[in-house]
Amino acid sequence: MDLRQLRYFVAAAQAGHMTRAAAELGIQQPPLSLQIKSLETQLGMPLFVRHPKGVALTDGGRQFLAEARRILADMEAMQQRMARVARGQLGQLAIAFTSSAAAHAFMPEALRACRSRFPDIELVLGEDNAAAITEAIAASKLHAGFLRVPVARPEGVVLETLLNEPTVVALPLDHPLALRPGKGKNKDKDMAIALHELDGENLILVRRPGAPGLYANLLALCAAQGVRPNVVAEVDRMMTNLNLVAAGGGISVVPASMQGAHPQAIVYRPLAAAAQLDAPLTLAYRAAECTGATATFVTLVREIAAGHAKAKRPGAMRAMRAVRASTPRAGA
Amino acid sequence: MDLRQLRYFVAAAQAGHMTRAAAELGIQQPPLSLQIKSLETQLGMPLFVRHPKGVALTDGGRQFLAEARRILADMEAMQQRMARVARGQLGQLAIAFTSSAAAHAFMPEALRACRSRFPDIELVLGEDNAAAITEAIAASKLHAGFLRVPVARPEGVVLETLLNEPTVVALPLDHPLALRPGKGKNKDKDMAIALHELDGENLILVRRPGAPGLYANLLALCAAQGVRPNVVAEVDRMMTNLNLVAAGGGISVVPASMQGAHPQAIVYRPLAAAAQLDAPLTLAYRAAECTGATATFVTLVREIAAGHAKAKRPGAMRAMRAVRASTPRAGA
DNA sequence: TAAAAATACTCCATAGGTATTTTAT
DNA sequence: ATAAAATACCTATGGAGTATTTTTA
Repeated sequence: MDLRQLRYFVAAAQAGHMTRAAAELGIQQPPLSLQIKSLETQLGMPLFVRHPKGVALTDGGRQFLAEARRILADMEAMQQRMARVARGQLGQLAIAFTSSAAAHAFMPEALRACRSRFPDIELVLGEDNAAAITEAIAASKLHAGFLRVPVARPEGVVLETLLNEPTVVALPLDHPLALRPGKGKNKDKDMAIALHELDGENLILVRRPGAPGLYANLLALCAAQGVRPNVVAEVDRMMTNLNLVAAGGGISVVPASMQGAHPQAIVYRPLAAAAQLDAPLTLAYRAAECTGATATFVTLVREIAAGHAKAKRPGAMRAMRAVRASTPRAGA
Repeated sequence: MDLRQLRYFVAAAQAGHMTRAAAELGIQQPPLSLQIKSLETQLGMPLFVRHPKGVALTDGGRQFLAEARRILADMEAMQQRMARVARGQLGQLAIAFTSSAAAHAFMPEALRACRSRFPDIELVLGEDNAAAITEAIAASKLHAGFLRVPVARPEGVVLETLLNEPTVVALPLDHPLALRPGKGKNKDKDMAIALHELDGENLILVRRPGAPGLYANLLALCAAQGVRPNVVAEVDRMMTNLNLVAAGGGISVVPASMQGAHPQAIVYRPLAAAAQLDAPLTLAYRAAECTGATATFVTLVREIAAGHAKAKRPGAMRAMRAVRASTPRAGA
């Protein structure tokens, strides 16, 4: 019993007339009659009573008509759904992010946009460290991930920088570097902290075993310039880091987007070397994934990132001046 | 896209291996690969990623696997249901009865038995007169009906007598025939009423325009013997009839199974001519209907009728003696 | 008797088989 | 280097077409 037979049967039942139904189906009457007969044999019962001017359903035929219609409709609906899957409008996406990537307003915005524009793409979210995320993507256990700076790029995984964000130094309110005032028109520049000023400072790092992330760059830069900060703590979440700074446990270097945290307890200052310590927001996905929901998602995220860059760069300059003044590259 | 392709796809997805799946399907690998490729073309997306030691589902393939499995399972379940329809274990039955047929305990018993032994046969019940029922059966608007004595038998309708029941005379408590006592060992016989005793009596008939039913026989018998009862009322329901008798509006002749009605107001007496006025309980159905739920029902009803006849004839003799004494044929 | 369906047959599209090549690790 | 899938080509089943017969109201 195949779908063609169901279609033929439904046509015959609706027409009540083999010849007419055959015409509607675009075939001749004999093959239609043969298919119907084949169905009747398979089902072990007559589906039609043959009248001299057409055919009429038997009781069993009526039951079968309902079943056949249901299955054909289901098949049709299934094909519609699969077409949406192929177009990347329907499906499931497993997406993970590092805690530092999640801190940026971009990610929730992107996810919200995805949910509203593609309500039939089900987002399954998780948080993990950068190495775990890129490996999971390579192993097809994740579709995409948001990171800052990845340790390594596994084979077949694309890392795409969505936007760059300057880093700032987070200082407890009473820290000497925080108390140093800016003067006159060079105020901004004066307030910026030079890398060598971190020498000997108690530094708190956000670093998980497998995911040095942003901080590898900072430590590398310090090492290159002979600056030796005193690493007093390694925590696993950005907020823990800032909580420690707020409690006076040390200073830290964080992406500019973290500046909203502990406004009464933390002072944020631009870092003179910030140009080399920009915190990128990175999207990771499988290179092979050029179709389906993942492609939809990547495209959408790129669009939103482009919008962000355009909207933020000129408009946000005033608000960001204090931070960005020392990083003219970012404003160019 | 046909069911074979779905089956092939599911096999390939489950095996994760084209060659193995082909073997399981009893075909060779190339045709399987071709069918899968055809599916992928139709769906506009890859279903598998080809690895050197097998194939793995893509995201879209996983979605399609769920859909394909659902449809195949649905198809399977549908065929199971249709097999039950063919075997007459599943379906709908439209059954009607005349009010006089419904009065006999047999009908509810038969319907109860049907419901309990074939719970998936849905019974749609209705009440109508005999002519309407037989015509509806001929027109395939009903599957079966319970009647007493039909007026006419439309072409293609089978009438099968399930059981014969004697008729009794229903008399108001204070009617002279009711007051006549039986004497000694001939008590039963004395209490029986001879047909000629109905001469001039006020007789109430249950008769609808299209369905003379039982009463055609009674009137014919009276006419043949020159007995002329005085027909004072024609009502359309057996209970109306007995209500009138109870109210002293006249006498009537009813099937023995009506004897439970108005025990304080009606006296039932055997009719000497009862042998010729037996009230049959008749099952009507379409002659062509030799399969499906109707056949199941007819067979079941026949079985129950046979059980009734066996159980009632010897066992019920004592209780029925007063009524049946004058109809030795019925006891033989 | 006049429709509509069933039967008889012929043909061809396509599913399936066989042999071989390509691919990916 | 090897196993698996893809490709090429051939075969044959069975679905569809044509012509005709049978059926039934």
